[in-house]
Formats: sequence, structure tokens, C-alpha cells
Amino acid sequence: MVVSVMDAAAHAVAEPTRREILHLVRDTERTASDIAGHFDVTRPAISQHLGVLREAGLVTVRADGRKRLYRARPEGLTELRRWLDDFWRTSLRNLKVEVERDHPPTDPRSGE
Amino acid sequence: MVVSVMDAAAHAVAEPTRREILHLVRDTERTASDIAGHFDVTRPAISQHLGVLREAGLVTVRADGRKRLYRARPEGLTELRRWLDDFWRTSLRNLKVEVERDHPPTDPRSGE
DNA sequence: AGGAAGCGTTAGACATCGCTTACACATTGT
DNA sequence: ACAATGTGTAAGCGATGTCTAACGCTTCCT
Repeated sequence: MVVSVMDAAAHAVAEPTRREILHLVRDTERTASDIAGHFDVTRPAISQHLGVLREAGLVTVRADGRKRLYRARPEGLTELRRWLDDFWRTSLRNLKVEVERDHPPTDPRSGE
Repeated sequence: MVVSVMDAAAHAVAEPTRREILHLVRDTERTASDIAGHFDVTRPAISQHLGVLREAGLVTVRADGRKRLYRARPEGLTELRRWLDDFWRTSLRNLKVEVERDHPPTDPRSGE
């Protein structure tokens, strides 16, 4: 089962439909049925996707009468972003060190 | 089924064991059994995780005799990173615009 | 040649995912 | 009170994911 915050965020984002949903509610609040209207799948399917996004902290919900207004919550991506950035940066830094060890900056005297 | 590069990368990274594997091969090449030695699950399970990581382009393999040397391939994370960064930045930018519209920067003449 | 070492692959069990259909529940409008 | 609207939830189904046990293929060593 999905456990950590990162697992939840990465898992949520790995689904194309959910990424599209995120884009839909990135700049505007939208109702559940408005969102569902953009897809071919049934409304309950979207409702379930919204549940996954909400539990992952990637969207917020606000009740307004019988409507439920969804909106993206970018902070939910923080941990995932940081993990990726850390991994990426450390990895490339080490690659660089390695390359420079194997192919040192050209020194005329080394005669490579 | 997983289709795009992003789907594959995000899906691969959503698994805690696979993230640990990535860390193990981030700075050093490691053999499959070396990697498997760090986990409680059986070696075939790890071999399958390595398969997922390889198909997602997150690791490279190099055969050396009967050994298979794995190593992280950070470029495999590029698309995912860019999507996250774009989403994050655009989202926050719009939030800022909105806040400033609802609570304009204090102007003495506006008498808020 | 023959055994051991290092790995991948397959088959099967079991959980989880993404979907649909059907239903339940609250809010709004008459 | 009653119907319509907007939505979540439950049940069930096929597909996919993760694991183990068993097997097969190379490569190395004697």
C-alpha cells in the first residue's frame, strides 16, 4: 500500500487522467462535474481520481451548497520535487567528478 | 498500461523499493545481487524492479562476465522534473496574481 | 566436462488499480 | 413534501503490480 507522502504524490501523478485534472484545476476552481465533463470516463471514475488527488494533498476541496469546488494545491508536490532535485543534482555532480577523474582537464604535460 | 515517458518514470519512482535501488546505484555501479542484498525481498523481485527501472530509462545496465552492473541514469527523470517544475511555477505564479488582486499591495490612497 | 556462481524469466498467488453500474445522501427549488 | 441537482460510495470486473518458488541460460573455475 502507498505509505509516505512521496509515494502518494508520485503515484497520483503517474496517472495521465489525474495529471490532466491537475491542469484543469491549476488556475481555477472547478466543480466535480465540470471536471468530469472534460473526460470520456464516467463521473464516478473522476470522483475517485479526485479522491486520490485529495488524499495525496494535491488538491483542496471546498463545499459550496451542493457543489464541491476543487483546486490544485501545488505544495503537495514539494517533497517529490525535492527528492527529484536532490537525486538529479547529486547524481550529475558525481558524474562530473568521475568524468574529470577519468579525463582530466587537458594538461599539455600529461600527454593523453 | 504505462504509455508515456513521464508515466513510466513517475510510476517507477512511486515505489519505495525502487527509490532505494536508485539511491544505491546513484554513485556507484552495482551488481544485481549486491543490490538485492540490501533488501528483504527475494532476488527475483529485485530483478523485476530493475527491469521496471531499466524500461523507464532510470538505470543503465552493463554486462561484465556473468555480472550485470547497474547504474542510475538521472536523465531519465528529466521529463518528470520539467512537468513538476512547470506545474509548480505556473501554479504559484497564478496564486500570487490572485492574492495581489484580492489584497492589493497596500496603497495609502486606496484606504483598504 | 562438470559444478558453481550470477542473473533473467516464468508461473501462479494475492493485492491494488481504474472502470462501470447502481445506490445513498445532502442541498436547492417548487 | 417532493422532485431535481450535484456529488460521494459500494460492489463487482478485468487488467496490472508485487511477490515467491522453480527453472534455464551464461560465464567462470577446476
